[in-house]
Order: sequence, then C-alpha cells, then structure tokens
Amino acid sequence: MKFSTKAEYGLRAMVNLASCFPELKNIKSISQEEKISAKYLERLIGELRERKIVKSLKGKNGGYVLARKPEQITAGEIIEIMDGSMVPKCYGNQCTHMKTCASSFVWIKLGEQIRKTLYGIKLSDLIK
Amino acid sequence: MKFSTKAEYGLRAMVNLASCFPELKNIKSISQEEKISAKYLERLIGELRERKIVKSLKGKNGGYVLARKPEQITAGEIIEIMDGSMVPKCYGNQCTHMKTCASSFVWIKLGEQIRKTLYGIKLSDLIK
DNA sequence: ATTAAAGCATACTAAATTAGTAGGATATAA
DNA sequence: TTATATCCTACTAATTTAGTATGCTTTAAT
Repeated sequence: MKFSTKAEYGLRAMVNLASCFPELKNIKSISQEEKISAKYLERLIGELRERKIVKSLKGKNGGYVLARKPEQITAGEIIEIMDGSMVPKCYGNQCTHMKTCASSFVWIKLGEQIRKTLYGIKLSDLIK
Repeated sequence: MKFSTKAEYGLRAMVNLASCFPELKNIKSISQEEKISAKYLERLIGELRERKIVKSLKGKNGGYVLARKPEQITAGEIIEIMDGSMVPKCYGNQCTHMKTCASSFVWIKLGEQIRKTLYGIKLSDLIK
C-alpha cells in the first residue's frame, strides 16, 4: 500500500504555503525550499489550483497563496486531489463493494479510517 | 492511494481457504472460485507460504491449508506480505520521518491507523 | 516402480502508472 | 516595453504491476 510522491509533494508544498500564509510565494522558492523539481511542482500545484485549494497571481511578483486559512484545509483534501480516491477498491472482480465479496468489508472499513484520519488533520496542525 | 490487485487476490484466496478450513484446497479450485489466473495465484500463494501463512502439501491430492486457525490470521498480515509495508513513506526528501519534515506527521499518524484497522480484522471475521 | 496430479522456481513480457522534461503561450507589475 | 511569473499541452523515461510460459520436483495412488 502506498501513496505517490505526488501526494507527498503536494502536501509539502501546501504546508510550506501555510507557514507563510497569507503571503504569496512563487514556484521557484517553493521548489528550492522543498527540493522538488520546479516544472513538476508547477503542474501539481496547477491541479490544486483547479480544485480551489490555492489561488494564483500571474505576472511579475506573482505566486501562490492558500485559498483558505490553514485551519480550513485538511491533509485529506490535498492527498485526495493529488492521488485520487483514498477509498481502496476491489478490482478484478465485478464486485463493486457488494456483499458478494467477503474481502470488500476490509476495504470499506479501511477507507473509512483513512478518511477519518486524513480529513482530521489540518494544515494548521502541521506548521510549528 | 491504492492497494494492488495482489493484495486483494491474496486476501480473497485466504478468505476462501478460511471458509473450508481445515480442509486442503488446490490452486485450480481456488482460482476458479475466485476467478483469478491460476498461474498468477500460484505465485502469490507461494509468497504467503514462505511467510508461513499457509502450508502446502505437494503431490497428488495436495493443496493448501491455512497454517493457523482463521481467528489467528489477520487481514493486515496478508496485505503486508502481498503489498509491502503499510506505513506510507516520505520519498524524495532525505527525510526519514524526522521532525525536519512537517508532513511526515501525516504519514506516521496514518500508518498507525491503517495498521490498527487491518491487524484488527481476522479471517474469521470475513467468513459468513 | 510408474504415473499423474499437484506444488515449486525462474525467466520473460506486456500493460499501466508514475515521475519528470520540454517548450512555448499568456498575463501582469514595474 | 520588458522581465517575471503562471498556464497549457505534449512527450519520454523509468518503474511497477499483472500476467505468461516453461519446465522441474515431490508424492499419493495404482
């Protein structure tokens, strides 16, 4: 079971923005501070922007700011945007979490726990 | 965030064996019942055998049995063997869950919850 | 002993996903 | 007008996942 670097990068970038909130910061700075490829990060933050987690300002002196206060953004939101649904699915089988598949119980229970955990962590909890 | 089909196949196969425990069942039967490629499943169960979750009997009339009673085997054990560690890691960074990386808190918390959940589910909970 | 039915071992391959690059278009503050 | 930033899209390389193929070994039944 794993999360992608994408989720980690996205989370780190948002924590970074949280700690200078409400100031703007540009990709170059974030990427240097977090040691993440600037071009790649640019795309990742783009997805977070589409989903209204961050706002951007173009042009000279532009950059990104959190779209909401750090206490109003959760790790769950970010990770779900970066990595897709956190509720693990049954594959191969035609089973779509019906009672036909005994093991689907496991994925349902687990999904609930993961969501509960990650949606319970706010960006404000992650800045010192 | 996702689990592989490997984890799901392994779990389904073990649930299947749990429901006929303590009888032997061979790969062919399991693969037909669970609609999983026999050859692939053979390899997956091989890994579970190395890790002492199932025992095998070779030769004619051979097959597999759970190595322990269904109430003594957890979903966590199976999934961890199939899919590797369930504790999500930080990658890119040199960060090995030190306090340097604010977001590592997230992975630590989450890992704890995932383990707690999956190690709390026994095969005996999964058979009707 | 012979045979057939099972597991065991290893190597290969195809498909999908992930991670990262590249190059330019567009917007805007100075 | 220009420099600096985001935005957009396509491409590529690497890795992982899923699955196949082939043959060997073990063992119960005959």
